[in-house]
Amino acid sequence: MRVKDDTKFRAICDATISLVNEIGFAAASVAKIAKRAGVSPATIYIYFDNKDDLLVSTYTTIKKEMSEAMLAGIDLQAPVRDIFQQIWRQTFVYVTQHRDKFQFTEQFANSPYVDQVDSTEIDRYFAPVFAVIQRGIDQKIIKNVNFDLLSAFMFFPILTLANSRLCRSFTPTEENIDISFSLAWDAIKL
Amino acid sequence: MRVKDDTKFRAICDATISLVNEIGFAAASVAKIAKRAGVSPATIYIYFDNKDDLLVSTYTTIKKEMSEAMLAGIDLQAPVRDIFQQIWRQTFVYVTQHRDKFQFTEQFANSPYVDQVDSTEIDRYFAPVFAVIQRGIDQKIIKNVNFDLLSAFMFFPILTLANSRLCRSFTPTEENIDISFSLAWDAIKL
Amino acid sequence: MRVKDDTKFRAICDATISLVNEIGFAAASVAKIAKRAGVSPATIYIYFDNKDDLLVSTYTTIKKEMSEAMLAGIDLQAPVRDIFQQIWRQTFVYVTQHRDKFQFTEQFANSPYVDQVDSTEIDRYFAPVFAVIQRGIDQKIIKNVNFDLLSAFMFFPILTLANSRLCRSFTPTEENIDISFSLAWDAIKL
Amino acid sequence: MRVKDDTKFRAICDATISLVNEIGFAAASVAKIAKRAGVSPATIYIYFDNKDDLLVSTYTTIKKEMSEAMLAGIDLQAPVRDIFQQIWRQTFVYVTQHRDKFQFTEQFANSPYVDQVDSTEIDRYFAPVFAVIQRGIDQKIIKNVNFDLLSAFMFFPILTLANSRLCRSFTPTEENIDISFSLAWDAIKL
DNA sequence: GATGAATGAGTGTTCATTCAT
DNA sequence: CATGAATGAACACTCATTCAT
Repeated sequence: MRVKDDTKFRAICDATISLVNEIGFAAASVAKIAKRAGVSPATIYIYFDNKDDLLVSTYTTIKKEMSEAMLAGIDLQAPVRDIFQQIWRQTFVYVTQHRDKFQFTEQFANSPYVDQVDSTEIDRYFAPVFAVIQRGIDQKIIKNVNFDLLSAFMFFPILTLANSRLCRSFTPTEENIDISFSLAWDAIKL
Repeated sequence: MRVKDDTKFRAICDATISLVNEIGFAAASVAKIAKRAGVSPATIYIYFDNKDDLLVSTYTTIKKEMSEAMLAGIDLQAPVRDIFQQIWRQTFVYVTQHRDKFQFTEQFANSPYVDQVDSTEIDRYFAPVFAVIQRGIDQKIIKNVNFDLLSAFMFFPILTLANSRLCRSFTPTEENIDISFSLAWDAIKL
Repeated sequence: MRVKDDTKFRAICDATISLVNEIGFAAASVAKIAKRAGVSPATIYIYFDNKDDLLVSTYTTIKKEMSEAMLAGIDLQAPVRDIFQQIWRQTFVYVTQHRDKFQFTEQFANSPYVDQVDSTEIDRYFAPVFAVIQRGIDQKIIKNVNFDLLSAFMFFPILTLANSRLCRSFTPTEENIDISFSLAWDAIKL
Repeated sequence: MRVKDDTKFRAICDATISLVNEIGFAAASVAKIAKRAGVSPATIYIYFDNKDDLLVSTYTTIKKEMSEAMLAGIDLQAPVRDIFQQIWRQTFVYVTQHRDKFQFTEQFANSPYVDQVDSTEIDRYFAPVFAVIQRGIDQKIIKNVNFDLLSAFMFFPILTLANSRLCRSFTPTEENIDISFSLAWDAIKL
């Protein structure tokens, strides 16, 4: 299938995101998504192979947009700490401004659907970050431990803090963002 | 007349957990759960009001068991750091030994179903932990910041690291667990 | 099956009547009837063979009670017109005082369940009335036409008038009952 | 795209009518109706909101057709008695030629489903008849009594006589129809 | 390209009935 | 006698998907 009308494509994705957030994968039927997007159920099958493809495509589309927002304007030559702080801030901004998309990815990533995603593609989006981590380790600025372990303190706390389902008392003000970054940095720095 | 059977209750919960992990909430139908549990679909409705109740009850049952395992044998008079280290270890042990139950809670917590949970009940299970955090802050051992922020570094990294969907290269050996705890402690300690 | 506890038998019948009137045959399940009667579903099967038997027995029980009320204290030697007037009045009184039972029979008589009723037994209850009609014909007081035709004017209008679903503006006062009887009599008298 | 098919609508209604007559509302499931109509169960939900809507729509459709047949070609300027006699005859003809539809309405009218019908719409169909009754009263041809009371003798006996469940010995020949009308007229005339 | 009608398979749930106690 | 647990079959209804237009 090839995209003909980008407006319709977005409308369908947006309808998917909001509906899945509201009622979950189970109840978000193609018919309901079509109705919310203002198209016929049959039209969805012009843009997507099937329901799974619709969900997976929506997820990867968001992930790509998300990675671009996180890494926008990053100067990879800057000091490691500055790079992370900028990523940290930009991630918070993106997540805050696109709560619905973010919430969708969280639900998706914890469901069996995620197994259908081509993880190498997602990894490619975030490759520059991995390079910076490696530089930090080489320069003995960051602890020399497993990558997953560093990510668990460097990035996942953002997802936790931004997840309104999990954290109800934390508000992402400028100040709170910087405080939370300092905790992350304390965790991983040597 | 026959008597309600606790082994049947467990069989239904266990079937729910494994099936939801394999195919997700959407595809885990009552009929399939019943078949796996070795009972009639109608029997499920003797033990639970409806499908939602089945899922929510399964979740809260696990959460209770989980909190008991985390806090088992904790000496609340011990130094704050020791308490956290013990909780950290016990959580890892529980999560590692009950991957399926843990995975279920992760998927559940990121779905709209979680809104149906009585969160005050869950909070009660974990109340002792909150008390220890407060003591740490009062004794100027732990940073005086928002509770959600501390949790995001103190506990959620465990969930991330133990989540095989997210972290494929991290293995929870004795050593790795202690290393990861040291990152967490660096993050929150003053 | 044999009746052991008449109180329970009545309770089940009464529950059946009220529930069927409220929600119809389709929705009136054995479980709901049992709950309303304050017994276990299994108990119903001690008093009745199955659901159909429950409904049919309830119907014939009412019909018998109804015929007794209609014909109570009738002097079969009295003039034909007087007999009919008394029957007419007594029928109205019964129907008015037992609206629920009456409504049940109306719904039942218009459903396929009625085919399961032994109609000769019902006819036997009303045999004395048929004898009076015959006497009226022989005495050239009543028109010599088909029995069903006479019944259609002599008795069914009562059912119609007493049926609150059909007649909303007619109220069965003493006066209205006598007026309506005069119409019936005008219809059938020679 | 395909277009909604009126023959399908009729096929579903007809299947509903015959099946409900045979086995009642309770047993006439959507699946059975669909099978008899030669469509998929899902198709029924394209033409009707739900099962209740299917039954109610079928009822009102019949009632409309019935009222049109009863009042066809009536000269409202003719003498009151002639008008009623023509209505009486036409009703008998309709009921005799559409026993199944008629039987359905009788069962329906005595069930709780009837409460879902918009009775004002039904009344509108029969409004001309009410006007004639009023004229008869004003001209002192018909007894000045409650409308429901007149109907109970003027129209309901037809339903009774035509109801094969109730009247097994009455056959609606030309002669019998006129005889029965004379009884009705005797009942209501001044 | 886009649609709504159409569908067989499936959904969550309740059914009438039986069984062990 | 009386019960509530237990069940396979059926319920009303919705699903993802296809098809004719």
